[in-house]
Amino acid sequence: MSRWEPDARGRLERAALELYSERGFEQTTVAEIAARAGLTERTFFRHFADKREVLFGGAGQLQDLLVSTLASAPESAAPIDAVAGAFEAAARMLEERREYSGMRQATIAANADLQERELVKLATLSAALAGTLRQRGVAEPAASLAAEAGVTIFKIAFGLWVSETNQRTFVQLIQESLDELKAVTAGK
Amino acid sequence: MSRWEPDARGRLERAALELYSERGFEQTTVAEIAARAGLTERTFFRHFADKREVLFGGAGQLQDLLVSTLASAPESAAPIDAVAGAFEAAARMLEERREYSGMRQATIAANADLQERELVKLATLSAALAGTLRQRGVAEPAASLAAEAGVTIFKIAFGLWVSETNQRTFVQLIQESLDELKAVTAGK
DNA sequence: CAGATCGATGTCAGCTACTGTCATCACAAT
DNA sequence: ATTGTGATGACAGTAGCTGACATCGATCTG
Repeated sequence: MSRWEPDARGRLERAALELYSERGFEQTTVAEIAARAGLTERTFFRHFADKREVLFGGAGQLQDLLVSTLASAPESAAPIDAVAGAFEAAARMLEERREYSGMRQATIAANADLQERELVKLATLSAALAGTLRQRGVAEPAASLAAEAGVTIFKIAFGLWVSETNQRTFVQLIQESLDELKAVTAGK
Repeated sequence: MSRWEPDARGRLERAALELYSERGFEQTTVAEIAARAGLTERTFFRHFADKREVLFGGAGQLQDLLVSTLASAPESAAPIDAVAGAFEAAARMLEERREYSGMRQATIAANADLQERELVKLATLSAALAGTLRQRGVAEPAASLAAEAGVTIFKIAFGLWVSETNQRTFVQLIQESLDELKAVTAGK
């Protein structure tokens, strides 16, 4: 048998979400998370840059999915529609983990430091999408604006999705938010 | 004569910007900032919630200006145009402090933690603008979308303004970014 | 005017997030 | 058998941040 139990990183992620959810982010020490995972505080910081990052490991995967979906959108699609289409694909993935998403979102909503980190992740995502659009020939600042608009749509649709009592699907909410944005910005 | 030199808060703000600019944010300790201001570390934390906040004291004033300008926009203006008009007013204010703005922006750009805090300030601002729009009768999610779009325009225009060699004014850059956004989102 | 009160600051002790450094030891490569 | 290698533990240290209490001009109150 091996020297250590496997999946140290996953154990830390689960222990952290449990403790943050049970007693709050600030009331949880890193030493407690590590203890619940059967590890030491030092090992926690080898897997995660800081106490918040343990909740955002999935952000990278989400970003990869969005970028690759956007990169393979049809050439003919307008930038904003291609971006929205990528978010629809992401929504389909999240739709299967609605409970986990809600729990994680409640934890983040309860603490300002975690919201801060989430904003960073969304900004990073926006930059990645803008870069992908540029590779598709979209000029600046149109690329950044379309990416930011997509993230905005996603944020709003996500908030509705986790709070709503399951009437509309995540994908529907994204499509509706996109239509709203187009209506709002349809100026002379 | 009074017991202490006046404007402790201002002295701390100036000392912090100097030190962050000279040797970097992480390489500066709060004790050093306080010493340069002729105060103690404990007093620093009585004036500012944390080490980053000392750079964001002006964010509140900017937000007040934006909100009051937006609140007094003509009833007839479309939400997105009213928001953009408020940012133009803010731009006129910042136009007078271009050097300070550039120095502060360079400091923030050099450190991820400071960028994180700036994102929070912009998100707070967006929420305040959305609330103001709602009071003007704009429904959700149009209010949030218009506010987010305004912040996006501002971010892009600000980036161009501080990096450009003074060809276009800040106000012009905002107007041009607004036109770009309208073009990007002009869907079917 | 004497005394009480207040407000901004100082002092000090303490917690915890985070880091650097070195030791440990199962496992793999050779 | 020897020699890495890689994940972890152990331990000391820095610095951000907080709570509790003391200090002492300025100001109010009677």
